[in-house]
Amino acid sequence: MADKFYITTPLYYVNASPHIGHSYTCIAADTLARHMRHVIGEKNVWFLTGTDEHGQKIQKAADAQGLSPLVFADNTVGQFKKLWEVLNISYNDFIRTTEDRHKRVVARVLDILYKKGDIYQDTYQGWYCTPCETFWIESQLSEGKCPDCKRPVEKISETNYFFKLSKYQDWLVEHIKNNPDFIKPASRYEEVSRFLELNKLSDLCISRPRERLGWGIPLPFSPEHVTYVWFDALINYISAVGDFNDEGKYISRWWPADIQLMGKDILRQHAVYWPIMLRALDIAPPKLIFAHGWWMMGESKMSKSLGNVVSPIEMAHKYGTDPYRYFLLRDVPFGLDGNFSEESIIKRYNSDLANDLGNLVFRTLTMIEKYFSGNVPVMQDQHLSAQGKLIKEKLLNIEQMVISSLNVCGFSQALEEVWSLINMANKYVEDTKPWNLAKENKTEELKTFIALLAKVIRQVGKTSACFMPKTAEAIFGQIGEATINKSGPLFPRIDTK
RNA sequence: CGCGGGGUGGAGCAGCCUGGUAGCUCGCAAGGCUCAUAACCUUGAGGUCAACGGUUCAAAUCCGUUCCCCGCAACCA
Repeated sequence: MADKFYITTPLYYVNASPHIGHSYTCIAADTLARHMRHVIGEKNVWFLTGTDEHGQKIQKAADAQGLSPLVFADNTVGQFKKLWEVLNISYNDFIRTTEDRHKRVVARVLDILYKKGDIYQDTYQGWYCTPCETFWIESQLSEGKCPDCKRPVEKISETNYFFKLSKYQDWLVEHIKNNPDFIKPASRYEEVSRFLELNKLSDLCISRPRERLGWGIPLPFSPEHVTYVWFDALINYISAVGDFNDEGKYISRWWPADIQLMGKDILRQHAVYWPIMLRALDIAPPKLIFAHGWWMMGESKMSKSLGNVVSPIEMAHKYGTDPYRYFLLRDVPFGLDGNFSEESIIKRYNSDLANDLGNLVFRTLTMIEKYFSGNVPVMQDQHLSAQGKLIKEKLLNIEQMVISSLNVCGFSQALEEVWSLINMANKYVEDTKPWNLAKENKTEELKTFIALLAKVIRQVGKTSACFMPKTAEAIFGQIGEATINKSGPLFPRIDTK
């Protein structure tokens, strides 16, 4: 087992409010971070998230509201931070690309790569759409016009700086081949490998002329240019947790990242550009790049123009933070696309949380109250039935099952494991018929039976704590080692009729 | 011949890599039970695994062909 665990989400672009996709990535990362804190200790885990704030989109959006880009970004950052608070996201650090610590490292990176000769200048022809303030290359035009607004474009020549991606293509192909677990899920690994085998990478344009775009980090060797947003943003993963020494060597307690999570849409940047940038800097690549799927809204994907963007904060308020977290991680295997609907949330809520888990806790508490006046009895193995022994066994290895599932980001799998224990327990009640034991005064059997149930519930709380932190607390609050403190049902059923 | 994903009981999916009684969740029906949030437990109905052809003793699973659905400028999880 690793002695440290560094996990990142992408830096979310602040041009719009957070949606469920953002919340999905952070909830997944948070769950892994909480899990690992439990496994290897709080001090050995670092969970980074943050915001990406430069670039033309931001500048335009800010202009539209008559705000400075930074003030505009501040507003959106506030929304993200508020959301993470509501969703119980336990990040250790929140980095903004507008912070000095980041800008300094970006400048350093540019400087190192420039001196090394991996960044070069080039002048090329292209087309400019003045109303859109956008530069297009020939192949992007639509019938010779601006693909956005369909207006005529103007031919211009521009000088920019390029990063030598192509120089490192062979290395990357090799690295990927030698590290079959570098990119997950496997289908994405195939996708990237094939892409790299079939295509010759072109060098990456990493600058924008300042006269056209002021909102960015200036190139240290050419103040007339600012850095392209992706080049800027990716560097956050190292700028947040380390720095370069005088010799240009990167020093960090946390790097390389153990897992970098992202949506499938930005896999290319993370699986191709990013490792190559690191390679050029003589920094180790991340250990694992995991691209998860998208949440679709019924038949179509979520988009602003379709007006089907769902607010995660609204969902969390309506159904509760933990049910929302649970739903996202349970309903769809991580890596695949899912269908988002309130109906499916309600379904999961009622059947898994209210009926299975909530009811198990509630009925157990009632029995402890009724049969033992609120004192949790002590278990005596000799009074354990065969079924009880099986459950006890499951109790012992459930933690290991959850760990091995989470080791490969198998969130839904891990939860299925926990729920199989819950289902066993519910059946155990049914089969044991404690009400008969009570009538027949088989007190010892009854004690052991109840004691085992209490253990099951506490174990469920323990193993699901990383998914549903508040629920785990509530469970421990209600069923202590020796006494109980019964309050209402954990998850009151949602009546849909 | 652009690329990728997919077509499995009413719904959503797993199984396919490493062929061998078609499985899970939800829904539905009947029954059981009473500790419980009309919750829990059991049983049942329901599928020619998109179609056709091939390989094989044996195919949802491998091979080929066809049909259908979804996504594929940029930005975005």
